[in-house]
Amino acid sequence: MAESAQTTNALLDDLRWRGLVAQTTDDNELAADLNSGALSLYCGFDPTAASLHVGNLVPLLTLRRFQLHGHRPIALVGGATGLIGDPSGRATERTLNSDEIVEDWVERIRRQVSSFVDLDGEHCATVVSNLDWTESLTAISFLREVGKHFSVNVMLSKDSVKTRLNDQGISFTEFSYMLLQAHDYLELYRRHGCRIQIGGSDQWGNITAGLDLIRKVEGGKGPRAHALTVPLVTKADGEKFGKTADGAIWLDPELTTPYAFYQFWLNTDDRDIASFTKLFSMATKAEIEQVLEAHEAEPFRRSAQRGLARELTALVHGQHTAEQAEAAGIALFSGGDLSELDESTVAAALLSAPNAVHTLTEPDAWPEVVDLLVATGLSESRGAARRTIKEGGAYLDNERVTDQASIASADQLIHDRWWVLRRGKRNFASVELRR
RNA sequence: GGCGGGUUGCCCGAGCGGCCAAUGGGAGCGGACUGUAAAUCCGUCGCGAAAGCUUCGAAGGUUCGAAUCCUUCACCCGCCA
Repeated sequence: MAESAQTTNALLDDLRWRGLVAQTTDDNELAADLNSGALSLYCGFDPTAASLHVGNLVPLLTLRRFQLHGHRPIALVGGATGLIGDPSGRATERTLNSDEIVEDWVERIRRQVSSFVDLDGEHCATVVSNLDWTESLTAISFLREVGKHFSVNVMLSKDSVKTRLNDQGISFTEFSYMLLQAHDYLELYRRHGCRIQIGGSDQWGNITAGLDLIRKVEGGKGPRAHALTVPLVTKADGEKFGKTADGAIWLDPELTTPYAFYQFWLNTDDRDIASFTKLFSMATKAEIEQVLEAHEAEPFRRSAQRGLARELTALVHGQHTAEQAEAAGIALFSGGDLSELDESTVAAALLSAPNAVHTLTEPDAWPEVVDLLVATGLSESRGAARRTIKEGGAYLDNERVTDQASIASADQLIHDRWWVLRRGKRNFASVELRR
């Protein structure tokens, strides 16, 4: 076989090195087109919840990487597709959400997404909703203009559909999802000259459906359109990435506190830290190699975990909040000498972790430790709180609580105002006393 | 539309009239070890201080007593039309 000339592109090379490329359409053509100037590319985010989560950071930050290399990202929020439900990667049919809920989620996600790309300047990004061009579409015109280009035979062979046919079944609604997404790509191709769609690797089928549609209706006359998927993040222990016992790690600080967000990254398994740093950090290859080298030399310092936690918390929640989340962690884990820190630092640190308020109704009505554990959410019930004490896992002011009937007292307060509670080794919370 | 199978605690899954708050596994949680890691070992795992209360798709019923029997309803899966 003849050697064909390999076209290279710095961005693609960097993405590959990071492990961010799962599949692409023709490598050479993609590289050549990326070299030829600023391209528009898009990635869709469906409103399946009130917030995006850490898993969404992979495609989201990939958009950002493209923008930093001089391309124009379009973040699409699925105002229309969110009403239908993507079958990709799911074993069961989704339950439909109401229009109002989806509408609310679209707004929230639109705001979230906006903070990850630069909306101003030469290569300014745009945020769109596919409801803009889908809402006015009638069933008849959709079937005639979009549906006619799809072969059910081909649709049935797509992974997202095939797995469902063998298993739980699939409704016509979800079956049609790929037509909507294909149509989105076509619309963006026409409206914005969008020529690359990126997405998670489970989106490959939907993305190529779009490529096929563009090729068919545009007759191959226009510029080439491409597809690039990013991998599903996998963990060494086989668990799903981004999920903890308490649920997903959300980007919304109302759903996942910045403290918890920081701790999530800090607790990254050694076996995963190299791949996570490459996938998530915006640092350069040289910088990352240095960080990982230092980590391998002294893994117990967890410098790489710390660096990633710091960077991503700052990116998602802002520099100042990230510093507080880090300060909180350091203060809480350093042995509990919180009273040595000045009061405002303590306050900021404690408020970035779970917290509650206890109002003293009578001068000497000091609360039970058990109730404080429940109030802060450290324990789910009084029974669970007592169990924790019995097991030796409850701490107040960094002292192990041994008696299930213990009462919190004034001399255990930090700065005469906060009780610092802990369950196990690393679950902290505070209660502010109001007299 | 017809026939058959199913719906049990966070998940999987036993139970088939009292000994069932419900076997077992996984996840989770706590302890020991450690690096706020991994692995391992030990403990724990509906609510309640207790008496007791609420759970086995939903609502009724039979019975001294039901997750277990009956009726209706809802949902899921399969086969046939």
